[in-house]
Amino acid sequence: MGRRSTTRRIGIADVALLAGVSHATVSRVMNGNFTVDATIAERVRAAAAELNYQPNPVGRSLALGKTDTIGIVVPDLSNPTFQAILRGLSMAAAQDGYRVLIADSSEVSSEEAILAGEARRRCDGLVLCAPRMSDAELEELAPSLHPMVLINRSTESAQAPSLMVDYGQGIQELADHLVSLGHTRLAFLAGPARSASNGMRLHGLETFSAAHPDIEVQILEGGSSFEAGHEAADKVMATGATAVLAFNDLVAMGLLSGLHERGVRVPEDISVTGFDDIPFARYTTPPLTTAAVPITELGQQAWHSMRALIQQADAPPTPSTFQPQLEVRGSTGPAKG
Amino acid sequence: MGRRSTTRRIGIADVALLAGVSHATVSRVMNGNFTVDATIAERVRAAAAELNYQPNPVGRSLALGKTDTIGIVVPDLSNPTFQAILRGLSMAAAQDGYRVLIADSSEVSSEEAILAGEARRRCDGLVLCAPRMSDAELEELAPSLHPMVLINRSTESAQAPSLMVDYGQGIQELADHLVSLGHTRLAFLAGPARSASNGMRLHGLETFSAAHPDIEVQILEGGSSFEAGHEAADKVMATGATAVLAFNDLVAMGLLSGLHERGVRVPEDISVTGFDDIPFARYTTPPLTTAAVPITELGQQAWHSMRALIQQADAPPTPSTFQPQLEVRGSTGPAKG
DNA sequence: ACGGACTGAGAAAACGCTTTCTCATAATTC
DNA sequence: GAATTATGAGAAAGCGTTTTCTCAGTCCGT
Repeated sequence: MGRRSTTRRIGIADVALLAGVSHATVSRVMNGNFTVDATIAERVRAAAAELNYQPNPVGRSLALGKTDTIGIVVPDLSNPTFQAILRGLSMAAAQDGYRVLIADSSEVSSEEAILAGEARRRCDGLVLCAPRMSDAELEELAPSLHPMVLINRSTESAQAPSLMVDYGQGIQELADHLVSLGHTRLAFLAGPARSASNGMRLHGLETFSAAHPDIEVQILEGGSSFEAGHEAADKVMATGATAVLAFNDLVAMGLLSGLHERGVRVPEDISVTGFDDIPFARYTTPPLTTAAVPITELGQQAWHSMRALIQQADAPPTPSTFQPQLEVRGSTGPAKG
Repeated sequence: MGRRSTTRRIGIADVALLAGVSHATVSRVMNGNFTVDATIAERVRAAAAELNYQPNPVGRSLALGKTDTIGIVVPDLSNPTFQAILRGLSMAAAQDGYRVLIADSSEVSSEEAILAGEARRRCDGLVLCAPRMSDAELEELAPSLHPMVLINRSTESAQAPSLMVDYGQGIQELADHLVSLGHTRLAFLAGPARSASNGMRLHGLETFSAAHPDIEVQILEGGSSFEAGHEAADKVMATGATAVLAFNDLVAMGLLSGLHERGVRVPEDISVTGFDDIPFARYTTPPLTTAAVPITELGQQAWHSMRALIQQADAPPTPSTFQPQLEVRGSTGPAKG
């Protein structure tokens, strides 16, 4: 049996009693069903107002089979990219009266599947950001998670729309930009090894290399955090590269900081590029050349796709791709010598 | 009647049928009730595993009267401060198996009350960040929101613990720091007029002025965003002040940017301080002198207070105050001349 | 004035679970 | 061997809604 709280909350029964009608009638009035006599409806409304009655959402959810809530799984809430997705999603969903429930997997990919399932069961749909999850696991999980929209991942089996950022295209634009400045020795400070978006960047660089056999592109192991960039400074210098493509803005900022500590001038000695164009990228020293990703928009789009999925279960999942936009600032310059 | 979905989800009844027991027994097994014969329990577990049964959280919530979810109301998800609180809260709550539901009021204070009520009804408790809400409204709302923990607000009526940052103390430390550098003409670029935390800063400055009658402190209207700081550059220069206390790091960064565009050197011409020590404050040019607020910790503490409130309804609400820590970096220097 | 179509509201079932109540059956005691 | 106590599982109530089902009471046309 349910909880026995000290002071029971006001329920539909209380309103019914006060208005002298059945609770079914109260429900009808509260839901704007017009088959109720105007006089009675008014009496019910008065009673509800007097008791300050607000329907219990849990009871409502059980009866209606929906929660008006969607879940989002993110690998790391401290990452500005996911913060922005969350913001765009939350704002757009709120417009339509939906709320969002957070599940932070803390980069622990083994948790992602459990968290995703948990969140999905509590919500009407799920937005999944799981860059580390294996393709196999995603494929297996997808059907049970529907309706779901995927961020920067895709799956064949499920009806899940994918919202992808074209990292491959973006990294090529950055590399082309560096080449146009006269650089011939580039280094890519990579992201987490199993990250899907890192794979897309690597793939883009392969395409780039194929088109520019004369340009050297070294791949360095890295990470996705400020610290990863900061610690990589020595390694980057050791490559002899005159320009570095960092995995993202965070890494680039860490690298900028590390290089600065070692007296290396940017862009005079080394050019550095980021990726994402997070809000602070334009205020680093020097301002960061980067590939701008319309990430808040992506969050909004995630909601719109989700809404379509929820409203018409038969809507075709429309995948969309977001093109990064080259943003040239001060951290890149002509090659030395 | 509930929804008539195309493919019904697996329910407790399906497991009961397969295991050849009543659904009550299935429930017992799922909840680790040991009054079930080991043989039967095993059969139930096997059936549950075979069907991949997962209890419906909504049904569970209704029966148990709890949702294992807490809500948080924030005025603006794009503000790093609230992002950090959210992160600290979410991580700490997750440790104890709780999830967090977001309600972003988008700085619309008239929405705060409704959103708060909505969120509270869906959750077991509420963390409220509502800097713009009037004291009167907060006082009136508080009882209906319990259990609730307040961030940077306090209330007398309710049993709501308050987690406060001592902005008054922090701003005084910053001002003292500037005075020690020889500044005698200060300006405070204020935050939103109705913001509680802005009031605390103003109050701190009054205390400061009383102790330093020889120091001039001008108050300028401002805001809480990067843009507000950026636009205030001219106004700041017009005051003739040699040092500016910005409302927070965001404003300070905007100001830094605006001053830079006008060729004003920091700290040589003007010293600038921020507040909060957001992650990027140390990477501005010059690095920002600020008052560090342990904001993620505050988020964690918010959960711990909430947990105490939920677990023992009679626990005394323990308010805590977080002391900002002066963080001297490059944006402040000796007074000119 | 009588039967059929309408109105509108209450009774009851349903949503999916937990838990108390109840009562067989088995295990113990004298 | 009969009476008592454990043991354990099913029946049913309850959580707070929505919605179908049902059936009084009205209205209308003939």
